[in-house]
Amino acid sequence: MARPKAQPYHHGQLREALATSGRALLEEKGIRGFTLRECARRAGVSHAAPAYHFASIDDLLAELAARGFQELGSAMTAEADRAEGGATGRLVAQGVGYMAFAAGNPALFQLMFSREANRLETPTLAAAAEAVRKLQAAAVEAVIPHASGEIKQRMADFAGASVHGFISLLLEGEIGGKDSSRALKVRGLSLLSAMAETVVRVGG
Amino acid sequence: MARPKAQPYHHGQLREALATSGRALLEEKGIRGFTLRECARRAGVSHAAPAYHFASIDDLLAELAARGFQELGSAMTAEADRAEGGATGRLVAQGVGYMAFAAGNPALFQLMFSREANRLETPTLAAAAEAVRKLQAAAVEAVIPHASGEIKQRMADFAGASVHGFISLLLEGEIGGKDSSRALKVRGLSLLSAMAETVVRVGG
DNA sequence: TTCCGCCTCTTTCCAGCGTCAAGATTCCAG
DNA sequence: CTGGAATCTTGACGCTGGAAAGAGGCGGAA
Repeated sequence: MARPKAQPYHHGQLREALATSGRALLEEKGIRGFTLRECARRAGVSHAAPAYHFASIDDLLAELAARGFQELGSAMTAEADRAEGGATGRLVAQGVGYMAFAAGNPALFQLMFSREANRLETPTLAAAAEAVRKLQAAAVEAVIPHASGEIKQRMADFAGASVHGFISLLLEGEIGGKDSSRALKVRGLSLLSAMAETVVRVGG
Repeated sequence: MARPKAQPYHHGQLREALATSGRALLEEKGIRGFTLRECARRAGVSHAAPAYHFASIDDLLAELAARGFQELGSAMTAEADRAEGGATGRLVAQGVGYMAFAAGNPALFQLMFSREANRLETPTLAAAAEAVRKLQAAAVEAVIPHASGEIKQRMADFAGASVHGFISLLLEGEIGGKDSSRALKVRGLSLLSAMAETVVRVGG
């Protein structure tokens, strides 16, 4: 096996390496502190190398966001799949997965919903975001299968907004300033059950 | 050579001028596109002048965010004060004011809830954000005056999260991609009434 | 095999950025 | 009237993203 030298001229996996170092850098420095050069530095290449894999820094951010949406979708389905309690249980669990991902990757989550990533609207990013949206809509519709399309849409709005809003405000520090992590989880679950009850009540 | 009156050596109102030009610049270029030098340029001063009024660019952004929270609070109370339908009507109207402000100042709204502003946690910013939080809590409590403190808190979480989440997702393009402005308002109002009904039902 | 074209990466350069330091100007307390 | 303090300008530093040009390595064609 021809193991590559310590620093070969051709990296070979630079796109992946940049996505990895970029994600770490993003969580470390935040969106404003993110720089292409530092990202390249961590991947062990010169500052101009990324240009051959990402057209611009916004293009790289869009890629990070797209990967984030894919991972978010996985987190949601994984949590939902191990849930009990039928469709309603799945809806709540999916919300738990959503919140857990956001809490574990706050800067990435912020980027995904920040419009900074959407400056360069790549098809990959749009598709990844759309997949997450459909996941949410499907979970809501499974709870109220006999409701009208309009009601389903409005309940999907409602469910998505509640979950997204709560975790956003929490990460921003607008909710539960000095509460313990344990207490915050209780508040999150409480919100999720109130949301699910509303979906059932209005839609059923 | 005498300086033109229009641009005297001492500006006199530079802090205000920077806040004004900064706000416009923010909406134009977004958070990442915001630069201190362009801000100074628009205010008609040299690039180093802002340093005497704002310690850093983050300090200026924090000021913009703080002013944003004050204005948001005003928008909420103004809308609530002209509402009918008692406490519940006020709660819904306050949500309308919240959404209207966000829709009218998307970049500022994003900054206010972006944690980029909170890097430099000024007392002014913290107080302004706290005032908005109290406004929301008060509107919820007025609807369910006899509920327990815990229920009140959870309903405040719920109401705040729904409203904030909906408008955030809308501004980000995650909700209602090709719907008309009119249709979006209907969806927003529908969400607000579902939220208010839940508060009444759970808390009452 | 050798060779040539293409892709990848480095080096160099540019304008613009935030911030600091020093000098110029104006204001105002004494 | 005067001198210090506040405000603003100019200039400099190291950083940034991006463009341009050259070097290195891969792989298909001869």
